[in-house]
Amino acid sequence: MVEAEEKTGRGGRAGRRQRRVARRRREILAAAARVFASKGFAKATTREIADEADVAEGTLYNYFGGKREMLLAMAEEMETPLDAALSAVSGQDDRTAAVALFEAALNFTERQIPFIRALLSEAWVDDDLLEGYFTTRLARIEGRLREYLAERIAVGAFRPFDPALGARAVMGLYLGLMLPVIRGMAPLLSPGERRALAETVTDLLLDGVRAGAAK
Amino acid sequence: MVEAEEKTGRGGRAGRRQRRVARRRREILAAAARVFASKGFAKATTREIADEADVAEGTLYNYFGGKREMLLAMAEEMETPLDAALSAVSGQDDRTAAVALFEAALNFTERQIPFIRALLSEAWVDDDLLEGYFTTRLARIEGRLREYLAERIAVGAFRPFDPALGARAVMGLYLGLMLPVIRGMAPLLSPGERRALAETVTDLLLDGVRAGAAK
Amino acid sequence: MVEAEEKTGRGGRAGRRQRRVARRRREILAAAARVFASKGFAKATTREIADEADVAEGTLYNYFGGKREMLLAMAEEMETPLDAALSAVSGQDDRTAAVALFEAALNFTERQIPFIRALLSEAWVDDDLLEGYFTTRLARIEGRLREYLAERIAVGAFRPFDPALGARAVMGLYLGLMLPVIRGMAPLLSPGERRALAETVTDLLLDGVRAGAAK
Amino acid sequence: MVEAEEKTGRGGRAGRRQRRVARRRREILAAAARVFASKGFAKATTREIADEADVAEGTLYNYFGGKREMLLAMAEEMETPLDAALSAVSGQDDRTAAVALFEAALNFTERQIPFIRALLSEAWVDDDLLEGYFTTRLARIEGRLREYLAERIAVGAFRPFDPALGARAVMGLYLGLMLPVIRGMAPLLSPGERRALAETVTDLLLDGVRAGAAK
DNA sequence: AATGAATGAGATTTCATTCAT
DNA sequence: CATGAATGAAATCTCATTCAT
Repeated sequence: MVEAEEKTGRGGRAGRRQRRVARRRREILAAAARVFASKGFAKATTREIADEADVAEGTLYNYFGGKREMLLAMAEEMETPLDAALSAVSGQDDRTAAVALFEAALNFTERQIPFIRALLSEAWVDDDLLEGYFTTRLARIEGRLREYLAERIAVGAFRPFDPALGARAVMGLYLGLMLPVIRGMAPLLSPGERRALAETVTDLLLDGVRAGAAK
Repeated sequence: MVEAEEKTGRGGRAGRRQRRVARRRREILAAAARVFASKGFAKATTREIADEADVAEGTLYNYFGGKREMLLAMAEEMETPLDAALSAVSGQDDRTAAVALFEAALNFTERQIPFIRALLSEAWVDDDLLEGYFTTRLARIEGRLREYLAERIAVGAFRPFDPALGARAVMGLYLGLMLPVIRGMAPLLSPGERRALAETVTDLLLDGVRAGAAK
Repeated sequence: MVEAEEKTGRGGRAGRRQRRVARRRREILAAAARVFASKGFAKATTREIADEADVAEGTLYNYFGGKREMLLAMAEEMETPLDAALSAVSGQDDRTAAVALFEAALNFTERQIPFIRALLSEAWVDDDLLEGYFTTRLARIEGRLREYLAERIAVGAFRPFDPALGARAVMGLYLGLMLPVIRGMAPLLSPGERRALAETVTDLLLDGVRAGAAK
Repeated sequence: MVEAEEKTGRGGRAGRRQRRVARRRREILAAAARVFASKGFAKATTREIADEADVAEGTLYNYFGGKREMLLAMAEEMETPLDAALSAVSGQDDRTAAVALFEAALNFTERQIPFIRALLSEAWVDDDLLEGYFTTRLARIEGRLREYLAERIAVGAFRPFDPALGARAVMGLYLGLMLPVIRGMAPLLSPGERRALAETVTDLLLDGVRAGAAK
């Protein structure tokens, strides 16, 4: 498909090399993520990463400054498409929006599992990493959620409760549900299961477990 | 040299030694827990544990077979006073019982924080440890919870939903709320805060967030 | 000789250990000096130093923070007993004092040859080391010499010339004579040869090579 | 592809290529000399040399067999125009000739500083290099000097002293004066300063520092 | 010829564990 | 029992050299 290129154009020699370099970088990063995810950052060895990526150990250092830089590169790689997801649900009713968001979050998380798992192994003991890549992002989401809850309470749609505590509970619920999956204790969810989980959890949060008058 | 001892009673020489040994063991274990908790098992060094426990490195090996055995000893040390807590709430109404159990769990977790944090750092990457000390215990609790939910649904006290999913959501909520505390991101809770959290979460689970007819 | 010590006195267990540690440190440092001197700092390997000192590689790190710290320790070890030598010759006539100082310098240099040779191999390419351990010390000596020359010129004992250039020439002469010995190109000098060299050079500096009226 | 060339004369295609190759070789060698001079041979990397010469690492190996061969090529490059300098001063009086020779030596040394500095960093620890490129040349010069001194003593122009020691002292003086300049501790000398230094040192050697009857 | 990515041997350093005192 | 120096296996990282393009 890309054979009819001029030698100096974008697809020329330089471009080909650039693409090859970028591809190799991604391969190594994926290999590192797998190793980090299974042994943890500290126990993972450069030898094992090199084997997994099928290159020599020295080659790793042509692409990354060292073991730790690979971890940081993983963190950079992770997108958080929060805003897109939020704007996609604006204007819908509470339940529909919540289910859609929950499902989007589930999808995103499962896509990134090797990276997240690798990063968490180290973030659990490294304050900088935790701060730089988890605390900050989660705090932003939690803040939005808190504002949303406060507004719904203010207009009387939700009964009165502490919106900060509520936001933290919702975040905790999500975290607690996904961690076993990320860790590999619980199996990956099929798309259908993700939808069902999103609906069940949404209903639980909206109406609780107790039987009662329909609201 | 120490062969000519009488097998004396509790207060005798042998007993004194036994108690001294047990005390020293606990001291070392607590020191190890602090170090594991802050650096993670893999990054913790025996040198640092020895310093923290104020003994020589060699001494560690008089009490434990090695670094890993200290971790396993921590796991053994952790009690799970579930049955006591459960029997203490039998016969009470749903909300009172749930609040009491949630609060008991919070109290237990905070007491064990250094041990849990130390163990988690390694269980995140060690299947045996995870299986042996977390999965098993949590699965037992989750099972009880599932039975309880099923029974309440059966008698019509709770509205119909998948009790397995519900149990997992409750476990996840608890895990997600406590992990930041265990990790040291969120501050420890005062007794009053623990009570408030238990009540808010219980109400959330029982009745949801949505404003509606009182039940 | 040191057998009749009390167990708690200065020569006791702790003292014995301290001495053993200090001795081992000196042994390793001497081994490192020999290796650095023969291969140069950069080409010397910790493996070779360990072999030369007859210990395991890891043992080196119980005594020194690393290869470079060994080099710095060598630098610290080198004394420069300039003041003692100077006060020892005060009040003597020019020739007697100069010969004595030159001879003292020769003796000192030959004693320290392995250390100096090791340090020079690195100082040749490391500005910090050169500055910290050579420039500073040599500048101090050169300064004294310059003052001395200026004073002798002022009182008419020496003929007028630039004392700074003269001081630098004398320093250069000494350096140029000793470098081949330090490097191992020229053989070590016997005490008699050192004395003869000191006298010849002194006479050369005082009266030059040209035949003329006795002064 | 480049097979169909005529073996042309100096200005032909082949000659052009030869000249281009020679030029490139010199550029690389000069770049290598700068790097060796500043970091020392052992610490210099081919990467850095290639950067300094503005070619790819692989290109270095089209011109030199390897890192070490660059060093040897530097040694070959250095001329020692001793004979020319000597014949230029024949027939002049002692002082005029000595000043001229000293000045010529200073000029030569300063011109070659990067090469000399690069070579010395390795010759300090490599006997073959030292022998092949320094000892031999210096010994030849020292021999001539010794013969000259012996002859001047024999005719009564110089007072009697050991000509071997005298020759070594003169060589040492020169070496000791220039080393700091080569190393970069002392600043480069202006032409005027070189002339002044040559005169001062010559007078020092001929007549010494001591005030006395004019000779 | 020029390029620069790949290689892998080898260097430095760490650290759990042992063992003589 | 306590000690802490010694050990050496294993980990990370560097860099001269090769070779396909």
